[in-house]
Amino acid sequence: MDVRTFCLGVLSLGDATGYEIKKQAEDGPFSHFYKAGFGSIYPALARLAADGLITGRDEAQAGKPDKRIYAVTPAGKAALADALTDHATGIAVEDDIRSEFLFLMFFAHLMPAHRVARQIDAHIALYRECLDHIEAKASDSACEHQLPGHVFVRGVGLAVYRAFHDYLRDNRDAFLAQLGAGRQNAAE
Amino acid sequence: MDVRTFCLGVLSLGDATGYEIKKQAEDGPFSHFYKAGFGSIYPALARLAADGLITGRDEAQAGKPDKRIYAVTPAGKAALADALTDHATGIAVEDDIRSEFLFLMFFAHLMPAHRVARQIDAHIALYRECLDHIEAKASDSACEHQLPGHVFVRGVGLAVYRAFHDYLRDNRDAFLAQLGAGRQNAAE
DNA sequence: AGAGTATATATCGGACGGATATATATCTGA
DNA sequence: TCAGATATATATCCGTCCGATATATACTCT
Repeated sequence: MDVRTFCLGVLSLGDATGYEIKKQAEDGPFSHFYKAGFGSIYPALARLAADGLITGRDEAQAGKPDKRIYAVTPAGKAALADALTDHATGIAVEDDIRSEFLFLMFFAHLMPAHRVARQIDAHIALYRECLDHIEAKASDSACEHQLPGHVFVRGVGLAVYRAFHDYLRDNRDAFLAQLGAGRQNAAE
Repeated sequence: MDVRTFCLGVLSLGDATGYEIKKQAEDGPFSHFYKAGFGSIYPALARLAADGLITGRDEAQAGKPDKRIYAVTPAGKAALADALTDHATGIAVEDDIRSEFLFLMFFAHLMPAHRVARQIDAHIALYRECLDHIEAKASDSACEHQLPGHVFVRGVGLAVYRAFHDYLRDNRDAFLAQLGAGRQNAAE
């Protein structure tokens, strides 16, 4: 999903600054399936404003830099709806999963075993944190009326993160033992 | 993981053409956690060759275009080992998961219900296919001696894909019902 | 004092990938 | 028959993206 559509989507939920939009991609309900950096968010916002799909109003703040709050226009809402419909083709598009960690694990035989073990444990802890974070957000929001879509995608995120975490936890020892066994065979 | 390191990794498993390296990112053991396009693979191979980390030999073929087969040099093997060690910092790096599908689902309230349902079913079918594909590969390879890392990351892939598939299958109906209920409330 | 963190906007330049181009060959459907 | 699709191959273009950097204000910790 291109960053312009992402920004329109976030703004359709309420006015926001460029910085806040980045936070949504980082810590908000989108964080487990979308990423965007300042280098693409700001140009996207500038473009959307130039196209009349959003408007920005500047606001001074005490003790902080000025901020620009963007709001989606009616044309922007229509553009978002169009973009969504355009993408909902009925043909599934593969989710994009990339893992530097798994790349390292694939070539674990080329690395010292203690580094492999340490990396796995760090990754297990990372997923534990991510799960705790999403679950805490879910508890905080339990009293608020939430979009069905929001609840659904959070459920997916929790299921996927749990699967990843649990597999690492349950197979860590066997994997490391196999790595060790492979080294002994090679030494013989 | 940058494409140069990826190419070195694939070539460390055996000589290959640029096209075959792309296939590994598409259909091979890397496909569920790595993606790379021709636009980055070919320049990366050219750069690696210029740096002396790989060598390419040209080969003519009957009925097909000529091909260039690349092999990793000893310096390339050392560079791969260095790259792996450099990345194995002991600090977990978040896996990068991006899903156009989940973005659509988040904003499902803005779309016609039949399109949402159709999109979910297509995605369920997609994950079914992916799972079948990985499982078939695992069966084919059962008699061969495989790297422990290969088996481990395939296990992660199966676990994650299953979690995604199962959650969609188990929650599809409730989600669509909620979307329908939300529309009736809005109409009242 | 400097590094790190947080809230803010903005840009640079390297990395990436989809589309395109070229080449050879085969198959399918209108 | 021709166009489109598919497969095996190499190669490049250019729009998109993002990490680093820059700037600004303020606070905390070593």
